[in-house]
Amino acid sequence: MKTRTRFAPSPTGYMHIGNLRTALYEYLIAKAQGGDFILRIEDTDQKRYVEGATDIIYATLKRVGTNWDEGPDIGGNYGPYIQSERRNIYAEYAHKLVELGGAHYCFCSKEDADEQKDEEQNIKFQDPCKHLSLEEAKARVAKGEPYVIRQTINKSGKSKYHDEVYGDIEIDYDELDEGVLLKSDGLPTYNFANVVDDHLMEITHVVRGNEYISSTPKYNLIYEDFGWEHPQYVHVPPVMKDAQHKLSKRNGDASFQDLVAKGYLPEAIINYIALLGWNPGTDQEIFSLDELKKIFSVERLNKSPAIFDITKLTWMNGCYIRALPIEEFHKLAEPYYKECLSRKVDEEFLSKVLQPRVEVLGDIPNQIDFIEQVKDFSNDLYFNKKMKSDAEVAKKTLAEAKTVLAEADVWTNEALFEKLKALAETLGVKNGQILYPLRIALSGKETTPGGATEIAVILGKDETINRINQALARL
RNA sequence: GGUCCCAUCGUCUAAUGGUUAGGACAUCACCCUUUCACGGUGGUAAUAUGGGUUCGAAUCCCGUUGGGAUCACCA
Repeated sequence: MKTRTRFAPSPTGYMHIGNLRTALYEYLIAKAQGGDFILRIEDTDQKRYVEGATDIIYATLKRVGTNWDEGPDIGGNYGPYIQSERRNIYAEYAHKLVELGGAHYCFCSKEDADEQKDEEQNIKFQDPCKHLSLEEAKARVAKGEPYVIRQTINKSGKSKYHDEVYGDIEIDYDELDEGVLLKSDGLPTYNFANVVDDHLMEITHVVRGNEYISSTPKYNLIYEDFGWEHPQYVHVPPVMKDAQHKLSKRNGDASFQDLVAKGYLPEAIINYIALLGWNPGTDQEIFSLDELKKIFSVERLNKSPAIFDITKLTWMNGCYIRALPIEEFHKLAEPYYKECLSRKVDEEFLSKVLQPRVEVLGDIPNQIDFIEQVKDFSNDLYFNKKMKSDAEVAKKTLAEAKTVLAEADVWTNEALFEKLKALAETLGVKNGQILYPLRIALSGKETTPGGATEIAVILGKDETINRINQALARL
């Protein structure tokens, strides 16, 4: 049987990291076995529907490369792939389930049910409609009385099923409540739509958050009542913000699009989240999607929650940025140059010095702001113990450097470096005693992308001399 | 509260009865050096806890503690 997995998000807005990781695992499980990855939109709750949310889902999945084989936009043999368009299918199966004895019509209001319940004291709703005869119930339905279809659970004892991650799960049937399957608006709840769709779409592996572990027996009952086989279950632990809280968009935690906007590369994000809850069993940490497709296995999925660590993602993103061909890095960096540079500089040279020093693209403006203008800085900045540099030294060497630079006719990094090195020799000082102060004078910053001569090249001769003069005046 | 699940360095994790408990990020030190980074070398740092079982336990069993999930006409 061909492996078929599905990503079934509800279009409620952002694509958060936990969701994306689930999609990734589903994709990888399918592709590791040459199977199909299906996209299905679960929009049975009209109240939560957010305009444009499906577009974000499409865009995100495309961006990371987890392309789907069947879905609302491309169709397939098991459509439609949007639940609101499958309304009639659910209704048909719901009524069938009633006939089969796995569900019953219920005429109670939500308030009636809520009143009876008490979670603290563990009192469940006992549905009086459960005992109505099918004829009577049908008659009331025919009369036009509002109703829902509720699951009927008559079993007792322990329900058992196997989960690929958590192993064997046992839950008492008494713990299960008879939830609504078909709402009064005629649309199904997740509890029902999922089972019907997964069966009809021939899904072989259901991957979802571990919050579904305890309700899975209810779904298995539905499968049983229909005489269907249930899929394999792969419940995955949540991605956490900290030890206590899940990553959630409500708290404004980073979503995929937020991270991309900050300058994280989709490839790096995917690589990082693949490793949040899964490991290859080797020391390798950098993986392309294609590599993951080859080696992913559910056996190596972890049971405990994983905290999302932006610091490690940042490191990994730096790895990806450094590995980029220079032209590609340049293309990614250019928009930031356009945004914050008005001075004309050799942008390709800038990219060259910048690339090994950028971890997140969004840091670029901060790293290059000195090119526009030097912010006020204290002369203490000239102090560096190792370089044997301080304001006094700077005063002398800067003046000397200025003379040499003013005479320079070839304005390249190599040429300038040779000249200043020669100057250091003539003066009998360390290279650093010239270069360190020069770098400070030109940038006003303790850290810069590149050394003194590289910055001089970026700034150009006139501006370099200009800045040395300004610095000298302040010493 | 009932039920279910989880528990190794600060973080992600490896070790499926026998390891000086390994790797990565972060952190610290040193080296390299033209700053910062990159790179290199090394260090600090963990089996929540109490009992069993066993020649031997991070690993198996039980209790405790801590955390999470669930108990919707949300998914």
